[in-house]
Amino acid sequence: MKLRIAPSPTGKLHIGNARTALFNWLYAKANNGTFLVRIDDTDTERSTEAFKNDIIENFKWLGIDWDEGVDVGGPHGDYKQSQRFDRYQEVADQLLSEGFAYEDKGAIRFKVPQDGSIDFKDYVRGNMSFNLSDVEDFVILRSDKSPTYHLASTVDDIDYGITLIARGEDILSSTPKHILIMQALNSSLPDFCHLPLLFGPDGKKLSKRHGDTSVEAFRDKGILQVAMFNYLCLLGWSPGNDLEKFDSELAIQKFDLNNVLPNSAIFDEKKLLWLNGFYIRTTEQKEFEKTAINQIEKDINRPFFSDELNRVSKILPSVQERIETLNDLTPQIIFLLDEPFVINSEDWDSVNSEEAQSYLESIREKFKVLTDFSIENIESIMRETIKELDIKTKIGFQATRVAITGTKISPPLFESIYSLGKETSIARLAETIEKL
RNA sequence: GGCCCCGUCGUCCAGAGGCCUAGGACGCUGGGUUUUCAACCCAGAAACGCCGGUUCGAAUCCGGUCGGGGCUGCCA
Repeated sequence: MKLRIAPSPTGKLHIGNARTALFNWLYAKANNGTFLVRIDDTDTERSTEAFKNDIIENFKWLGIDWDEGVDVGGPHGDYKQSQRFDRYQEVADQLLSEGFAYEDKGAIRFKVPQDGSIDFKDYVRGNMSFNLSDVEDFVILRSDKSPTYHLASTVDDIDYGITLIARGEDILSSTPKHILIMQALNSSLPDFCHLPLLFGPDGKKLSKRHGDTSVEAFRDKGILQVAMFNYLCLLGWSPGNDLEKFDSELAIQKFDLNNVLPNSAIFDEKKLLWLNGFYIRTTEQKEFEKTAINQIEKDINRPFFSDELNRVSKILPSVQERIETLNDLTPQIIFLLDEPFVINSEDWDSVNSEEAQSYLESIREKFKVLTDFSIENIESIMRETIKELDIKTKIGFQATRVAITGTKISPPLFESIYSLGKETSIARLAETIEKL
């Protein structure tokens, strides 16, 4: 069994193409088949090397690898259609001389017989039948001698020995044309599978108007590879038993193209985000620390100072539990960095009061003489002081939170103070006390 | 317009004639926990598009209808 994905490098890797690639890959893996990646760059105007690289890079990021094709090589050259125009020309000439095609204003058109039908079995749609009278003669070679998609794609699928073509449903109605070419070339027919399209929240085909739908855009949003992989699998397929959190190993074990749903799915970012949060939370702590540090350094555009690394490492485990994407990271720990400390004035106004002020002053004095600045000691001091002053916990704690972290939303309070350290904590309390 | 595909909670998925007074998940609502935000726990609202037919029995089969989508290029 041999499958392929053949992206056109006319844009970054689109989430829909990523899923089509993923399903092909899964099915190949599930059946010990061969997976091939070729580049359909017959549209030389819009195709670029940069897009090609983006697509390859993001396939790899998703965990998709291939046995043959662009970037890894194989017995058929470099797997780019732009390098095979001679071959397409040759086939077009052959079809012409054998009477399957004719010239039309400098182009070559395939002559579609008007009788009979093209029948094939589709893995997800069952028996398909198209009347040939509904299929028009179509161009296979343009007047500039470049091949059309129908010709190039079909010739490649034959030459590369593809046995199962699984592609988007948008090409379903072109499949009779491809079968016609294969028959004219006396080639055996591969199996076909037309996967449903992905829609945006408005029920229309997923495209730019739904925002940036490239895989890269989601990476930039702080989406994890495992989350994206898992979520994409869920669109149109499930491993059964209401199981929905799984890795590639399980997916490979259970995947079957025949079980893919025929109806199109709407891409719902909310569920992706939920899965992403789940995978962040379940990441092994050490690994998360590595990822997190990378991400933060990228966000602040400089490496950590060692003191900062120290402080951030302390708070990371509790930050890990409360973020949804990697991009939520830096805002949560920014107060620990050697960056200008800014207090959200709106937040401060909402927690500021005389009671709060005396509370801040009181704990500051106690912090000053505290020798073991541990989480436990910080907590007991803060709770004692609440009782001493007889104020509501929330009043004292929230004021402290804003004073220490700059906002009303932060990691757990005692850990934040502990991570920040004695000196800086005392300084920040002083700073806010003066703001009365 | 023509050809084709599709149609279960808002969304994703389970369901392949009786196990369905339709199940799980996200989201949503209410509650619990709580120093914030999350996480976590509990509860709840929420769907077989419609009409016929087949059958003792239909979400599941058939027909129609309505709705959505794709293709209809010398784009892919």
